Amino acid sequence: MSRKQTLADRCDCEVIHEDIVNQVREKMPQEETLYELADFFKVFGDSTRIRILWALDEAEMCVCDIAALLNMTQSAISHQLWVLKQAKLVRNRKEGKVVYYSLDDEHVRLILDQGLTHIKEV
Amino acid sequence: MSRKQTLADRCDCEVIHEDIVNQVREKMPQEETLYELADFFKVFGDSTRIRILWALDEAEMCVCDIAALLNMTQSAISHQLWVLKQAKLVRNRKEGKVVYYSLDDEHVRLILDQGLTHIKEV
DNA sequence: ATAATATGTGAATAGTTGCTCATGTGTTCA
DNA sequence: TGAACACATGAGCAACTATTCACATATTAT
Repeated sequence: MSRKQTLADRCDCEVIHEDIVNQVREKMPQEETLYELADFFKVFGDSTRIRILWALDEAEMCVCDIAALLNMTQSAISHQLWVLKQAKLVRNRKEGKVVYYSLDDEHVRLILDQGLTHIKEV
Repeated sequence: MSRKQTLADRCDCEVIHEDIVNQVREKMPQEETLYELADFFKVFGDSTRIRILWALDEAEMCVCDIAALLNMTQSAISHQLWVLKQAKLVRNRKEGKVVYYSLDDEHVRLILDQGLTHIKEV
C-alpha cells in the first residue's frame, strides 16, 4: 500500500515526484480553458481549412471562388466555412446571391507563420 | 455552357471572380506544405496533448508523473507522448527505469499563448 | 535468477470528423 | 411567376483517432 491516495487511481504506476506534480498542478490553467484551446487548434488541423484561411488571407472571396480554387464542391467548402465561422476565424457579408468571406482575426496569419517556422526547422 | 473549362469540374457553381482566383492560386504555398502545416496543428488539437505540453512547459516530468497529474493511464500518456515526439515537440532522456520528457521547441509556448489570446478575445 | 517497477506497443473499440448527396432557402432576372 | 443561381444544411458513410487492454521490454533490487 505505497500508493499515494491523494492522486487518482487510474494511473497504474507510482508517482515519482509528488512535489513537482503538485507544483505543476497549481500552475495549470483550468480544464475548461485547455479544452477550448484544443478546440481552437483543432480548426487549424485540417488541410482544407488551412487552405481556406491561407486563401482568405490573400483576398476576400465568395464560396464559389474558394471551391474552384481548391478544386472541391461548394457543399464541402460551405461546411468548412461554417466551422471557421464558429471559431470566429472568418466573417461574411452578403451581396445579393453572393456571400463573401474574409478573415476575422488578425493573428490567424501569425499562427500560420509560427507553424510554418516549426515545420521548416525540422 | 458558360462553365470555365480551365477549372476542375467538381465545383457545382460558376466561378465568379476568375482573375482573383488565379491570382490567389499563384500565391498559395505548395500543397505539401499546407498538409504538413495541418498535421502540425492537428497535434495541438487534442486536450490531452495540450495539457501535456502545458505541463512540460512548467517542468520536466516522467511518464508516471504526467499520468498522475492528468489523471489518466500511463499507457494513454505514453501513446500521446509518442505523437508529440513525432511532431518534434518533446524530447526525452532516460535515467534508469525512468524516462523524462521535456519540451523540444521554443515556440510551443508562443503558439499556445496566441491560441489563448484568441479564445479570450472571443 | 526472480520479483517489482517504469515504460513502450499492437490490437480492438468507441467516438469523432470530413465529405457526398439530396434538398432547402434566398435572390436575381426574364 | 417561375427558372436559374449561390449558398446552407441535415443525413449518411467512410476514414481517422484517442483510449483501453493485454502484453512486451528494460532496468533495478532482493
